[in-house]
Amino acid sequence: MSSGQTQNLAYQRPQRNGEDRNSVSQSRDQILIAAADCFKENGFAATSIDDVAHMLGATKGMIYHHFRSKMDLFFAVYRRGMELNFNATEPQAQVGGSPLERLACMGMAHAVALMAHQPFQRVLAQGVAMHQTGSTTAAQRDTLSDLIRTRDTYEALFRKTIEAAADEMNVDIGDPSLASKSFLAVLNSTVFWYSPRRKNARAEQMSLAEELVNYALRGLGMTPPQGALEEWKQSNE
Amino acid sequence: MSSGQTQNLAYQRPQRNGEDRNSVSQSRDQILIAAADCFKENGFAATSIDDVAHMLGATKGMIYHHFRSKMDLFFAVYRRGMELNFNATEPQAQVGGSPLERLACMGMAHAVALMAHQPFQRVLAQGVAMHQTGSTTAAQRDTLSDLIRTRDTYEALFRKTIEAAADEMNVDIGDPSLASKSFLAVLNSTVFWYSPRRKNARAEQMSLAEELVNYALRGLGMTPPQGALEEWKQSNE
DNA sequence: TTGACAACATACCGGGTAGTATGTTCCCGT
DNA sequence: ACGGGAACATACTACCCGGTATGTTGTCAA
Repeated sequence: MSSGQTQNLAYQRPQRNGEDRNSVSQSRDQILIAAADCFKENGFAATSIDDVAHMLGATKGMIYHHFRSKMDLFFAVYRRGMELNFNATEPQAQVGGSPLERLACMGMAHAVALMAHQPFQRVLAQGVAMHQTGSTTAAQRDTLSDLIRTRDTYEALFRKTIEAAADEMNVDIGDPSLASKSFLAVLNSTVFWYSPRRKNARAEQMSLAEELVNYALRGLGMTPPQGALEEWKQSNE
Repeated sequence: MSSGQTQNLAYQRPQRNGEDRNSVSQSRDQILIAAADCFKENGFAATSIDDVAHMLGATKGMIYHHFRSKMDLFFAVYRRGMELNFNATEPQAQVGGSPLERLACMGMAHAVALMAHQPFQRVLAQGVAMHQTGSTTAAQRDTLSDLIRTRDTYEALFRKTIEAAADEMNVDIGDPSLASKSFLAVLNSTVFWYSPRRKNARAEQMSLAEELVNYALRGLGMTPPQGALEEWKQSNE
């Protein structure tokens, strides 16, 4: 489904068949996925709209029907990526248990989500890189700043929990901002080298995530709560 | 010196003055620095040769006189980046002391070099990203694979020392490859957010590096050797 | 039934850019 | 002193790609 092959030679009417609820958002989703794949493969600048369209077996017109510009498409992919992260991690921040246990579960959720939605995560990385540079117009820089801000809130979610855990366990973590950056750096590192195996991808991701969370927690000077980690792995299949 | 301003309107003869030993490699160096700056700012694909030339107050012809293609230029920048890393870190791997102390000093050297040569380091990151993707011709993929291989040797330098330290201190680090990846991930994280202050950049970098090395060592389950770290800071000004 | 609109496809234009071909100046060996 | 080559600059081309304008088909509401 992700290899560009079915190029339409003749015009094909929109499929309005059966249980098709909202084909619009469905098409949009397809585009987002294909775009994330392309951006991940070649980067934003080196990816053409035609590349994305070709991967869908569609044409440039279709994409410009759903997105105003290439930048808009990129932003939408970025938002979806953040959405996936929030959906995975935020619930873990509000369950019971000690701050340390919550932190461990958040880390697990984040790490697994990262590996499961790799293309989107690489787009996130490109987004921050773009933000540090002089890129494009003022309006685009504004929206980009907004997007980065949601990323900061996401990081703050971790920082707060880290501070709470450090407070409760009476460990000195130094600068909380630096600590949380290091913490996330460990979990995010998979983006640069992990590629999923065909078999048992989920199990592999979970065991990898566990090792990373262990490392990251030890780096903070905390002892990983093995019980909570095992429990999380059980309850997430 | 790095802001594009002095555009040559008339042809300027090559400066063959005084103590000019080898202006060739000097020009090459200037190009490499400018290219690293541009690639860091906008990424490889979004950077034009004219951009690099303009930053030097030179023209496209000059760059194509020294480099066969844009890719060649990128590779050269990559090599220079690896060279800087090796020059900084390798000496630390061969001094006396325990493996743990060596590891700490290597980490410090690596982290400081990273912040001191940020543009080159970002190019390195782009290089690995390029390698995971289908980019360009077969020949270019070959040279790129070579470059990545030198990067693997660099990582192996750390992995070996980590294993030695773990062996000596009798700590279990799990998968050594994963451990060294996490270790370097912490130190490398500065690439994504650090930007040097005007004042006391060196001192700031050293204290940042120290905190990161502490985190990374604790992550491995090791206790940072404060003495060796202080000594390193002293002997590196 | 009809016409307005959504959801695409097709055709085209213009700007930017990698690479090349060629001109110009200086230096250095003979 | 001179000719060849190094070290650039200038001029040009061919191509790719973002964006737009326009055509085509189905659908649904009135």
